[in-house]
Amino acid sequence: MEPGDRQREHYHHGSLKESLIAGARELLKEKGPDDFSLSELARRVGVSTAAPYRHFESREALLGAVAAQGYEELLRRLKKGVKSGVSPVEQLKLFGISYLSFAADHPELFQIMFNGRYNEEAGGPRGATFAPMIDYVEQAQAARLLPADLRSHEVARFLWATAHGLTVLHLNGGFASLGIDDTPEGLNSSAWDVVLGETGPNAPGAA
Amino acid sequence: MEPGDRQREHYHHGSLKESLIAGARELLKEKGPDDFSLSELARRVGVSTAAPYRHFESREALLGAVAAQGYEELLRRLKKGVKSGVSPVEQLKLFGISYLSFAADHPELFQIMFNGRYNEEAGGPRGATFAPMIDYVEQAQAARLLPADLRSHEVARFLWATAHGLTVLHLNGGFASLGIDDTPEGLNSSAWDVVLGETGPNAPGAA
DNA sequence: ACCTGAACACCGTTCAAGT
DNA sequence: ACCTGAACACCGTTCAAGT
Repeated sequence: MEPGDRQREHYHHGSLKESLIAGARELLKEKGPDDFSLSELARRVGVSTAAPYRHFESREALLGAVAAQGYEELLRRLKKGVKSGVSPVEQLKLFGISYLSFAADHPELFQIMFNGRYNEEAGGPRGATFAPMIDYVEQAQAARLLPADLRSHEVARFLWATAHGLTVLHLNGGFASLGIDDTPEGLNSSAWDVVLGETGPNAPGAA
Repeated sequence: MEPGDRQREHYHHGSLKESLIAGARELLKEKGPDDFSLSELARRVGVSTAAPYRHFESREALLGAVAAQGYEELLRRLKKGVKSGVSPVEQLKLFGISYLSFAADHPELFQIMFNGRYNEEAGGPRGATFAPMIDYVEQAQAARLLPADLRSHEVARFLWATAHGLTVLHLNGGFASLGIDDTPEGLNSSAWDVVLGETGPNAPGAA
């Protein structure tokens, strides 16, 4: 038994800040963002209800830190999901598919990232998430796969909004009552062909 | 002074249920959905904290009633916003524009309508909101303004998601940190030409 | 039938006090 | 420097009791 172990295990906590963030993610997954309680989190981590306030200004600040972690993970997921050997239009589709599947895997995290309460913390990471789309759009425009007379960042913003809208309507059950396929695969299958149909069956050169 | 007036004005309340819903909308606008308190609402309406429970099962049930009212108003707004004398593609654009501007006018209402907690109450109205889009899409497909080999309800769902995504990212400030135009007008101006460009400068017959 | 008054368990947050 | 214990004001909800 190392000398530091006893100290870390009971009484004082070694690294409470990290434990709180990790514990918050678990509790969030269990209870959902609405029933998440800071007191209960403190109880689970084995610390007094006042202890978190040495590390976070408020309950909201703690959730902001969780959201920041979420942005890092979303960014990693998108980098993995968007392959580099394919056409820029295909990359845009992969972006949307990865975006939705990340949210489906971590719905509580995604909800916290985009509930609008942590825009100061989220602004930077959100921009970093969005930036690659502009590149894909410009490459697609250069290759004449997308209309070239529209501003690339407006097109990118529009496509991001589409991915985001499909995602949040899927998460909150918006499609469920409509009797149409609500699986991530179903949502993504032909959906993107509507706007990015140039490489699909509607492609000008596909006939 | 009518005999009923005294009775309605003090002591007991005449129609508490309606007063609660109306008061909830005011309080919601003031405090936002997160800091909305049922106790404070009761206080404002001039009634004990237990009184609302004679009319609503819970705080959530009351907010569900507010959401239902929101759907009615959104539907009216969409019916007014989408003119009938124009092409179906133009109608789809007007749908998106009306959708966003309704949410910009009633952000707290929109948030409650789509937070996923009231899907039982919301399922019907949501379907009624969505249904007209399928008509527009089918008319556009018949007129060869949209690709005809995609299922109309999938295209409509996709366009709804786009309008919804633009709306929620606008509401929660998702575009603010990106240095691009975030006004409802700016979001709508050229945005829809990306997917519905057939009647715009990118239209096949426009050159 | 509709509402009050008082209570219950639970919040988030603060602060003096301990080590 | 980091945490505890106890307190504060405030929730949502329940229930006997009043009219």
